[in-house]
Amino acid sequence: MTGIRRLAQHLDISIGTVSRALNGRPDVNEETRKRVLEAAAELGYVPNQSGRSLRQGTTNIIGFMMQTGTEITGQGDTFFMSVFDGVQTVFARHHLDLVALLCSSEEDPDDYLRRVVARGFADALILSSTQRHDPRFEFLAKRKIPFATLGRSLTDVGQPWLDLDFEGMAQTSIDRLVAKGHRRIAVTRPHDDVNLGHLFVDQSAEALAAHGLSLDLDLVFRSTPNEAGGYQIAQQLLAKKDRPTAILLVNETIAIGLYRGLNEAGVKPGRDIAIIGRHSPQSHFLSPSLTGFALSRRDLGIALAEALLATMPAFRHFYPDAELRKVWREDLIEGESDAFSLPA
Amino acid sequence: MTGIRRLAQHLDISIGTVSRALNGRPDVNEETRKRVLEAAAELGYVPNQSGRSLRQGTTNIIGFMMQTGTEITGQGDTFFMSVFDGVQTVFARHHLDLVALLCSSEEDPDDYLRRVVARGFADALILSSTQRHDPRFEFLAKRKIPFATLGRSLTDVGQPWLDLDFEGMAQTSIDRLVAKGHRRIAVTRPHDDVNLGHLFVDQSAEALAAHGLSLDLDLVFRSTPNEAGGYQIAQQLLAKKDRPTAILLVNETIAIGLYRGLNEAGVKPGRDIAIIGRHSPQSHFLSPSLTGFALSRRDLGIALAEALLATMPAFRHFYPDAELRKVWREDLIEGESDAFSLPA
DNA sequence: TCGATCACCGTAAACGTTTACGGTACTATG
DNA sequence: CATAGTACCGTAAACGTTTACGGTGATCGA
Repeated sequence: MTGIRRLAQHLDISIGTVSRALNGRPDVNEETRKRVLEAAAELGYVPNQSGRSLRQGTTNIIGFMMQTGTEITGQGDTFFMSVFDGVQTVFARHHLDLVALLCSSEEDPDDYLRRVVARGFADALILSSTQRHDPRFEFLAKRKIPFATLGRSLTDVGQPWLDLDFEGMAQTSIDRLVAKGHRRIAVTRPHDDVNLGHLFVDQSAEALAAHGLSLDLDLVFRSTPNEAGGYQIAQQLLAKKDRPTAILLVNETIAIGLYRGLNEAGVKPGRDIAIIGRHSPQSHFLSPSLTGFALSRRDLGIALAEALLATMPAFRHFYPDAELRKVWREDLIEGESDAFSLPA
Repeated sequence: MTGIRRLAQHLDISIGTVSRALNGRPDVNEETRKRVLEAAAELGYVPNQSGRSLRQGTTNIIGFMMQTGTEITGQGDTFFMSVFDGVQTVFARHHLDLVALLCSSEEDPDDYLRRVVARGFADALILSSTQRHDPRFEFLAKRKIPFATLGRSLTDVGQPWLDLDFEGMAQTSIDRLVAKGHRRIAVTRPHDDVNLGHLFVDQSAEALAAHGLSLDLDLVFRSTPNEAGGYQIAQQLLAKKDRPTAILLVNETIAIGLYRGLNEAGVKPGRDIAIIGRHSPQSHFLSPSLTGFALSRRDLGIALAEALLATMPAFRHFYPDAELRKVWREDLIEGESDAFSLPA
């Protein structure tokens, strides 16, 4: 005798009534509903998830897929932890649980996703590390699994997405640097085909063109999106005969390695080279302080969750006017790393 | 017509045989097994997890519980990602899936755990952020849920654990500093009741006592285990009239904030104060370079997973001589941050 | 008084698996 | 040839829920 049956026996009513009472169905006496809820709390009854989802075809779980090979994500634990926290505050309102689906670095992400979906793991998914062309989108769309992505892609199946405003950052940065007299400006991008790299570089080139300048392809640095990558960029930068006077960083973490590499060579940000990057908890402690873009990760998570739910029939009416696709603006925080101007 | 039934109809055999074939049961003709496997691959059949776990009472999922409030984790940026990767390489051998169970900062961890267990989410669990007294352990033991923990606790229900060698680090650090002539040595610890703080401080005091010195309680700094906490410690350190000549950092990330705070005041590590900390990907880029302890997080994850499986009846025989409880040694990497000696 | 409506509740089927049990055809053994 | 054993396979029950359906007693209107 187990689960709901035990509870029903204890109350001397049928399991159907117990289930209805717990699930807030209208056709049950308020008096008995109260008794059921009390008994459930007393006995510590929680519906078995397997039974429930087998019957309903729904799991009340939303999966956030991420790769555990850290070089790939380019974001750290704390980035996602903060985003998760925002996502969860929304999901909690609907009794949905967020779990992180961890794809090992040894497994193909597409295969992993297929497996997750086929097993009926989650009702909906959030994807990160979106590729410029991402086959996962088409797969999920075909299976009619609701999903949202953190990051745009050229693959478009109508899914909601949130993304950071890489174009805006490129535009603002270029304008700012050009106004300070810079002409040779370098940009960075991740080494792989992640979409944000394309957006950032393309917009940088466009912004430069608007000023009558062009982006020197020799000044587009690819690196792994972590501290080591930043250090490598410093080496490449220092090795250039005609060194650029400024550099744009698309990733949050490489600033740390870059600072270190430059520092070893006696090249000081804000005096010998201008740097504009993106802020993270760590970057606030760089010296000289970094000029860079910052955002509320928690708010980002909230918006992402709401965009996802707005596409799910069961929750759509809660979010009638959610923004399904949004470029998330970041604020520029002025620091010392681009403090100087060049002579005209 | 769905799932296994469709597959069976397609092959014109019974669902029982299909199931047996897929699950590697002996009483099925190898010829038909081959046909079944081929058809399954062709049709992309994957057993529905709800049906399977309802029947078997097992989910093939191992949950790694963590809190999404980032200050709580207290580890470096990609600490967990690396550990996960190690854990997964072990689990993959047994067709187990690792998911991160994310407890929102707004929910009580004990409640969350109760809910997860009652719902029958995972076959086993890994817990982090272990408290000095941790009621979760007793709860899981009573429910007979296998689990392992990343971190020791005074609560002992016989579960396997792995932990970092905080005592060893304290001992080595103190010995090293005393040999260099230091007498006033400060130590840090997390602000909350996480167990490692006690271990570290206690052992530091003991090591000092062995040298005829005592730990000044005024030199035990509590902080949030992140960059901001390190910055605060710098402020407190600088405000002391009789400033300590050395400081031990138990956390990986606070070094960054501490460096920044000291740097602002013109206090240079390795010249004006000795620092021994712990390494993370970020800390490799501090300047002057940090003297600190380092470990392979991936190996740690592997050991943790093996310890857990060694306690589960279904997998025990794969790991007959796994170390169920282990203090994980870290190697000291010499840097410049404690380079100087004091006059005798 | 009778039928209709209503509030509430019990019954049983269904979700997709796994597996105990029994059955069939074939082989081996005497 | 009879029997026992073996290899393989089909049948159906079970896991814990939810929910469509029908049933009961009470209330109400005519």
